[in-house]
Amino acid sequence: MLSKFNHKENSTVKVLQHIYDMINDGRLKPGSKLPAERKLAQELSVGRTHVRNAFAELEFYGIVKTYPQSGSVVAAIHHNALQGLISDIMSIENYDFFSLVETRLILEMEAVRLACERADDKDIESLKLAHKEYIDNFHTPRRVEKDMIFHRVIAQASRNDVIKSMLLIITPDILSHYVTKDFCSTPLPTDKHEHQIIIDAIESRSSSKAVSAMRLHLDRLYTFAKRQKA
Amino acid sequence: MLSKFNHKENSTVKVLQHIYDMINDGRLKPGSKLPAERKLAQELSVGRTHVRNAFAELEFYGIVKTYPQSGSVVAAIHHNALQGLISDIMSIENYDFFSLVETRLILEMEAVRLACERADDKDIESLKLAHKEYIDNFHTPRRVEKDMIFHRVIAQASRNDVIKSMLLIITPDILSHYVTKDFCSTPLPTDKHEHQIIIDAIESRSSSKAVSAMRLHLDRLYTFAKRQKA
DNA sequence: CTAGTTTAATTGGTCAACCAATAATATTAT
DNA sequence: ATAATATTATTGGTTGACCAATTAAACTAG
Repeated sequence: MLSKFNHKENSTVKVLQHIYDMINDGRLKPGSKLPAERKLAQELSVGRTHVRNAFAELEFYGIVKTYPQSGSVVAAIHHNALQGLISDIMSIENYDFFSLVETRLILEMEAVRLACERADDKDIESLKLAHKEYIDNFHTPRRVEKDMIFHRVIAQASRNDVIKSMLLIITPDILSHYVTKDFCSTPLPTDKHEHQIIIDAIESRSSSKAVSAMRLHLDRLYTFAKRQKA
Repeated sequence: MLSKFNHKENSTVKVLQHIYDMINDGRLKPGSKLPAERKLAQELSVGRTHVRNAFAELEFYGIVKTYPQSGSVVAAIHHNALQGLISDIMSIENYDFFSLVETRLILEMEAVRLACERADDKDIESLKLAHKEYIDNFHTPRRVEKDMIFHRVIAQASRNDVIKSMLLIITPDILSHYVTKDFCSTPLPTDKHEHQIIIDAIESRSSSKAVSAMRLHLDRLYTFAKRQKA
């Protein structure tokens, strides 16, 4: 799951729903202070822990800001937009595999494109080292981890920490999905070659070649996900 | 912050650091159970809450999995990869504005491209409605929220919930950045026209036109961020 | 000695009491 | 009456105790 908040805990979503309602019927104005944690907990007959979790989740998405010993305030945006945001948050759960893979493909392609522009000698050296370790472990269980590291180095070279973090979040989800589906159980020799092409493209700063190489590299996973969906 | 976890709480990062060390010196093997929350808390002279927060963060990134009344286990990937992941997590903080904007540009362009393929009549109707409300509030403070909603509808039409959630996470960060920088204080008439072009492109399913329109639409923000960086 | 059962210890999840900092109120001095 | 100060109440942050489920250990029957 991409969301940190596994909504099996119905108490937390109960709090979110209540805040949503308060915004809806005007009891909670945008930009104003929302009720104290204790008060809200008592009103909803729920532990304060759950209220705090809900607040933390809302703060993560920039909807509320909590001030120590003072209180929490909701963002000063119009209530329609607020409702939409909270509604989206509550619906975040169990992303479908295809969307995860599709997004990964997009981010990896952009990461490698940026890496072509921004990678320095040290990055390329790390990349070659990661690839070497990937080769060395090609017939061992460590292969998947080494592949993961290879892609992480590319993300690092993109000099965009946001993309890097997003890939960091997505990748484990994808992994957990396709260990159950028995994907990539047998290593393909083409992968080794594809990695090398990507390295060469980055080193020669030819972004179009690098991007197409990355697309090709992830194409098997992409079509696999597409088939799963249908 | 993109990260839910504001690392001003040094106790939590202390726990993360300790887990990192345990993996480093081999006390904690990949795939094995990690110490009980209480035990770890006592060892580090830290509240169990902080240990739980650290575990939750690690679970968010798929590094550990917590089982109720049983314990938590770390992912079964090689310790080198594990260290890299944890190290990345600890470094997540305060993304630079340019990376945020750059990533938004990428995601918005992909979202609108996918929307061209996948939007149904209902999506296009919502899009037109959102644009109408944007126009109606063009000279009011609500303009920024209506703009936000407009883009959210596009993300919705892309039928990719992962992209949608990522934009959901990024956008508030960007907003908070450029309210302090006094960006977009005065509305530009071109924005209205640009929105219309995007709608037309989606309706006529011409993805290339939609993507370039989106790029143009966000170009002012992009160059602004680029200047801030330099 | 082994298999099944019962008991005790350990675990993550939850809750309620406590802490220090803040905000609101009451009090006092001018 | 007003401003400055002292007091009280409220707040989020933190801690330790309790709960039910799980696991490990001890025990007993065969």
